[in-house]
Amino acid sequence: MPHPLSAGPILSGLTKNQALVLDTIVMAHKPIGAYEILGKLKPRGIKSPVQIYRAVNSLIQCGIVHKVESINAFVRCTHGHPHHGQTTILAICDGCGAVVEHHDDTVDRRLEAWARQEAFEVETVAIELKMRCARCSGLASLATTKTQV
Amino acid sequence: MPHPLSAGPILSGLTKNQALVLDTIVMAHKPIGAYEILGKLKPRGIKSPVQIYRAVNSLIQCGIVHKVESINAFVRCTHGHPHHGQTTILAICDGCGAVVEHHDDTVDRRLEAWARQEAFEVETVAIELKMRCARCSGLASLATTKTQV
DNA sequence: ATTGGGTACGTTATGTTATTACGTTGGTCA
DNA sequence: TGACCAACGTAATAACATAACGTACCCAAT
Ligand SMILES: [Zn+2]
Ligand SMILES: [Zn+2]
Ligand SMILES: [Zn+2]
Ligand SMILES: [Zn+2]
Repeated sequence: MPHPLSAGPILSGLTKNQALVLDTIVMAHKPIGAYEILGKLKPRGIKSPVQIYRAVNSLIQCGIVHKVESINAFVRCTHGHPHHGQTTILAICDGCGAVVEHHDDTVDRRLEAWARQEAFEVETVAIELKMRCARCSGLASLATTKTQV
Repeated sequence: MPHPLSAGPILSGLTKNQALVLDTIVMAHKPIGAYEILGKLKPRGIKSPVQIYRAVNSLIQCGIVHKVESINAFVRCTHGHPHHGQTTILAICDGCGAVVEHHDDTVDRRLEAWARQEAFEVETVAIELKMRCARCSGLASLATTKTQV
């Protein structure tokens, strides 16, 4: 039988390791790498990378965590309910690590149309933007313009 | 002065290492990782990973090679002319590694609109799909249906 | 012709990310 | 009971990427 959680979005069904890892990801408030998670969980008894990878993979399967491929890190899904086949779009600020999650049906339809045309079956889609958030680009311009009062 | 190549898409301006690496990527006919490139080029005198990474980074700068973030590999750009700020969309077949490259102005506009709305500055965009190509999904169904004659 | 800056190069070492392999534990159910 | 299965623990290793150093070469300004 698959893990109870996979039957629904019930967080209480997580195993101990999964709960520890999810908690660490949530606490980070920005994408966090597997080895950084490991560092934070060593005091709590987690000893090896494979324990982290097993847990994040489960959480990703459940749809409550996303992997940010472009930086090899993991982030809590901020979408209220599970994605119904909607593609996740993530924007990550280089400056502060802030992440914004988004969905766009038009984009999804365009990609689906392309897939039909090319006759391939889509398995997963990753859309990731690297950006400067308003706050970080604001800080940068303050630093250059010097006096903005 | 930047390398002559960066002034235009003139392949003849590549350095020796860049040409070797590009050649290896082209010969692969699918995404190829840095260490696999290294393996193939050892007989030709390349000895270390950094030589590969330096070359692929130059080629990526020039826009003639793309990095496939989701599998840490590199692939030749199949777009005729250089991308004019257009986002590259890559679909990679799990089965055989085939890559299809695409662009979609509508998708680009939707992402730009979102960025404006959220007030962040886009730096780079990566759109990657994992898929089964027609051939590979065909083979899979043959294997399961047994007799398709 | 010298000098200085910029670009690529070579070499070594190291850091970071991810998986393989194998044995154990603890539930579920015929 | 015992077959099964998912999760777990542990150790080793594979795969990916960069840091830090000095050298070689081209070119333009002095
Ligand atoms: Zn999400
Ligand atoms: Zn920011
Ligand atoms: Zn391209
Ligand atoms: Zn295929």
